[in-house]
Amino acid sequence: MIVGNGRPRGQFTPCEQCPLRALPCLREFTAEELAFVKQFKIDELHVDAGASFLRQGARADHLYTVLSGWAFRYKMLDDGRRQILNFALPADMVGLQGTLMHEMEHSVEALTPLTLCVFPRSKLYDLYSQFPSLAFDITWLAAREEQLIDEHLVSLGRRTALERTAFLLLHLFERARELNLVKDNAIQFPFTQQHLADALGMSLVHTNKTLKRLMASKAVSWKGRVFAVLDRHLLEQVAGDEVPKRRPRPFI
Amino acid sequence: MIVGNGRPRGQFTPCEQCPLRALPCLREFTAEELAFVKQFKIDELHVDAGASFLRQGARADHLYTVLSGWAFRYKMLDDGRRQILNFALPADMVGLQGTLMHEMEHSVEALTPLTLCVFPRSKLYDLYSQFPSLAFDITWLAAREEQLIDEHLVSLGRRTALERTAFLLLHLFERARELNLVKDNAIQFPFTQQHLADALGMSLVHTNKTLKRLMASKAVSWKGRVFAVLDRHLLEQVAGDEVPKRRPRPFI
DNA sequence: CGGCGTTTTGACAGGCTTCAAGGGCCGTGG
DNA sequence: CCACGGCCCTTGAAGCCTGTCAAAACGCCG
Repeated sequence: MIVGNGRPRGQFTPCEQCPLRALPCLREFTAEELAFVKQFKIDELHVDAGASFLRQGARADHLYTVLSGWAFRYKMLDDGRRQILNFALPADMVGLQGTLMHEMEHSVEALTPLTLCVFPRSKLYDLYSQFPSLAFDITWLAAREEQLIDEHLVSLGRRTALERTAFLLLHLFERARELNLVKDNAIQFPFTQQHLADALGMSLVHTNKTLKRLMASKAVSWKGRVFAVLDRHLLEQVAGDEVPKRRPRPFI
Repeated sequence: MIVGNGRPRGQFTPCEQCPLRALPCLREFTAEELAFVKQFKIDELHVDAGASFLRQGARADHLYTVLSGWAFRYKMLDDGRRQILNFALPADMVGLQGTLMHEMEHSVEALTPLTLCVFPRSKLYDLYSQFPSLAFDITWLAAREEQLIDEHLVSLGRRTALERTAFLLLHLFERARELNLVKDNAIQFPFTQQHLADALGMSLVHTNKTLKRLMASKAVSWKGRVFAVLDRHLLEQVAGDEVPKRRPRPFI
């Protein structure tokens, strides 16, 4: 399932040529920062779609950054109920909790073939010692992650099925747009309605009916994995809250 | 509503005498760390119960730590629906998001008279530069906060009313216990059923009925703000924390 | 063409919200 | 001392939203 172990060093994209760095939504690095991160990254990991590369209860020795592809963080209850906590897109950091705490309290699964930058837990403290600016960035990323979950929590707790569905779709659409994944207001969403249901805290059946309702209103369309926003204003209105604009953010 | 502004420096508890430092659940400081934090703390803030000292949409110039009392983080929707994100107890950090981002995306309200240590946003970078160990701590706190919200998210998304109520009560009880606030398996909870409902994402009426059900099972008691765990094992079982609940799932 | 995962649909039950009203406790003021 | 108002807790009834069950349609791929 998981490829990329045991490969000799240096076989992966060097950070200077990182395809993400050029994105306007990411802050720029100084030459020193770039040099440090380049040697901080020890490998690149390729994960197949559907594989979980971090598991609830396991200890994590590495910290990851998504280079390409989609993933999602989730927790399972003993009886099989699953809650998707949030989605990880390129430039997102994954596994920080597992690096800092003793063990992971959630799992992470790839939605598409996934490429990850791998950083060793053992050198994280070096980063904190030598590059406070990068340490600051990591904290910033953790705080942003928390913000996203906060918003999600409001959805599950206080928004109706229709509102929360519209909100999540809009939210994902926006995040994807920042990464240039959207073309003509359309995008290939790599997840199924079951994934959406598990993220929304709803049953599959009701998720389906809610989506139909949303599509009937001509706010969005979603056929064969291709999602499109047809009426942005209407969608925002249904979501009950415009998704806040985002500023340039750090990326390690 | 808010007292504590304009008071001359040095009128507050110095960090060497911090009543929290002795707690076994907190790590010890080196002399250097203690000295730094002592000068990092510029004031102490007293907030009345019921007052919000951080507000959604406002810019936060300070970072806080709870010295004594209870508070809660929450978000409001335009129509008045409120979702409590989590609770803050002594030794918890508050306002990090507001310090790092440009503005707060949630509010924080005191549940009891509250004492806060005040740290200036402007000197946070000094901390990162001079004390990587403390920077690491802050990141750790942010990651832990995220863990708590993750768990809460699972409750709202996938647990039944009874399960999530039991889970939250147990969770708060445990956090309070670490701080020595529990005596004889009982504690004074400073919130109303309305607060609980807003945290659980349920209506007040249903929260009340669920609590009654929990009390009828003799797992807990809660009269006049005094909460007690009567049957710890039963409570854990209802919360789904230990014993897996068997529900029918397809298996071929 | 057949098999499998995904999407759809309908029927039904029940969990949860809403509405409404009563009761208890406590501080204030007549 | 008692009446009153305010806040909180409690309870019952009605109905909608959402979950569960069941089955069929669809689309993709070997």
